[in-house]
Amino acid sequence: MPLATAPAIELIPLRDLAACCAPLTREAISTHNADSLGRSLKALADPTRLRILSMVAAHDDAEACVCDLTDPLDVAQPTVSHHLKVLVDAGFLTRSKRGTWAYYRLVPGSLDTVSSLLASV
Amino acid sequence: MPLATAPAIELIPLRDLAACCAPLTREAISTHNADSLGRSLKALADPTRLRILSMVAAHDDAEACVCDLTDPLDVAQPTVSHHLKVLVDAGFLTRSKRGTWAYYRLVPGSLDTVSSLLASV
DNA sequence: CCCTTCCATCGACGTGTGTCGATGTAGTGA
DNA sequence: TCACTACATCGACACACGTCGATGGAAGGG
Repeated sequence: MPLATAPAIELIPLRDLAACCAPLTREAISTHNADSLGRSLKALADPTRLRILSMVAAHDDAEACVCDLTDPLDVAQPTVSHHLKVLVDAGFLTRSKRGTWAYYRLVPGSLDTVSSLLASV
Repeated sequence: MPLATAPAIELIPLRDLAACCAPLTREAISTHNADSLGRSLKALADPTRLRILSMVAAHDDAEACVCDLTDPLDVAQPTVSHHLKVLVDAGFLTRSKRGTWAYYRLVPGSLDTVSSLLASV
């Protein structure tokens, strides 16, 4: 560290640095956790996907096949399959194929995990 | 099983209609509520915005100005302003200008509302 | 006055996302 | 074997979104 550069640092208006800043009372969320929670929320941040989750949960045994969802929703069948894949990849649904039908089931606690993480941000 | 003279409607495999369908145990979310919750979640579904919310909450008095946020975040100042506007429009932050600085504050209970709505989907 | 700082807005760009029709695939039943 | 159903995948499209540099406006200090 050359001493010749030291005076320049003292010219920084130190008062300005604290003029608008309040002290930290706790640790903010980490970048990694923000990315992770952001991905989960992005999977939930669509009205059609929220309705899919709710319709699956509303079914007895918390299970539904694609044919249960296509008619009530106002979107085409490929769109329903797309949204289901997003929710499965995000860990909110599981898929099990029995015969011709594909049954989707809620992952227990997955929504509550995101909900509690969100409340603690 | 049906006789050859039976009406065509009886030829529909009725068993199939119930094969993949479970009865509803409760009401699913409405389209309107899904849209509303979807908009709120969309505002939260970004890592930078989550970090902003957390950094504001981590500050003493739950208040922070833009200059507090620009440096720790790895984005440019217009991007920070853009994200702040999204969070204000979504009802998660309030803005109050004092002198040269703009101070942002958490809306109490806003995150908890979304959190509880999410858990009840 | 001029100059600086803080912040919002604008315009533009690349990327991501929701949607659909067309097509492929596996299972079912005749 | 053939036809039909249920579902996934593909390709394409329009649109929304995150980001940044440039610019503008408001407030305060020399």
